[in-house]
Amino acid sequence: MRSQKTQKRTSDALALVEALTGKSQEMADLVEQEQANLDIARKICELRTKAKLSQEELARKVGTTQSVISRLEDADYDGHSLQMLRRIAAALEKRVEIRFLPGPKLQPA
Amino acid sequence: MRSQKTQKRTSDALALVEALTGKSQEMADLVEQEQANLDIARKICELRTKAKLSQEELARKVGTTQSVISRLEDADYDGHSLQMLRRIAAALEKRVEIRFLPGPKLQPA
DNA sequence: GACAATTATCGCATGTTTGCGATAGAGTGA
DNA sequence: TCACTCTATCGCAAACATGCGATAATTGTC
Repeated sequence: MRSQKTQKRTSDALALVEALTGKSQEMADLVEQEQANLDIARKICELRTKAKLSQEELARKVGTTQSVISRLEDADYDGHSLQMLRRIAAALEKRVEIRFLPGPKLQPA
Repeated sequence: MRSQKTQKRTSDALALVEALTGKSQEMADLVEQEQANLDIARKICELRTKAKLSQEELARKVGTTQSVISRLEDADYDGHSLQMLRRIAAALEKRVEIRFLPGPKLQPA
């Protein structure tokens, strides 16, 4: 029964964030969390499509099902675990690196 | 755990960070080299001790208890979630960056 | 030794992610 | 149109992380 809420995925959310960043610093702070989620979702989607894999194919490599992959590529999903990220990375012959960078998104004043 | 969407514990840390703008870019490279290949537990412990905080003090900043911090700094514990990592990072005036690097485990000479 | 501060570990309740199937929507091609 | 592929979303059970207090264990100082 949905008519227009479909396909609102990482690409649309990316455009939204890109439009918001650069407007105001306050907005950027608010969007920070979503930006981080979006990065992960977009990275997974990019890596998967570059590997020419469908969600179901990647799911089989990872050892899960297609719906799980779709959930991970959802930009609004912020429940990522490092275990799952590493499983995804391993299936795509990558490794996950975690870095603690100084300051959340600071522009030099 | 509460959803990150409705959580606002990091607002004080964000406010602190806003006063520290200006020296993020140069420190990024140092942090990258120092922490590129360290384990998550060691990173957290290192950041905390460098900030001269006890586990209980960090726990209060993060919004949890000391035992949780101790668990996160346990090297055998690999069940980290990105939400918790971001909370830790925010309390330490840092941000978490996730990168997918090529190769399973490349050892720099 | 005694004392305080810090950290490690235990147990349990609660909340969240995962696993999985089922199904709907979107796109393509015949 | 139909058939097929791919993706999004729903619902539920199981597995897992967190929240929290309590309590050892460790470390340092006197």
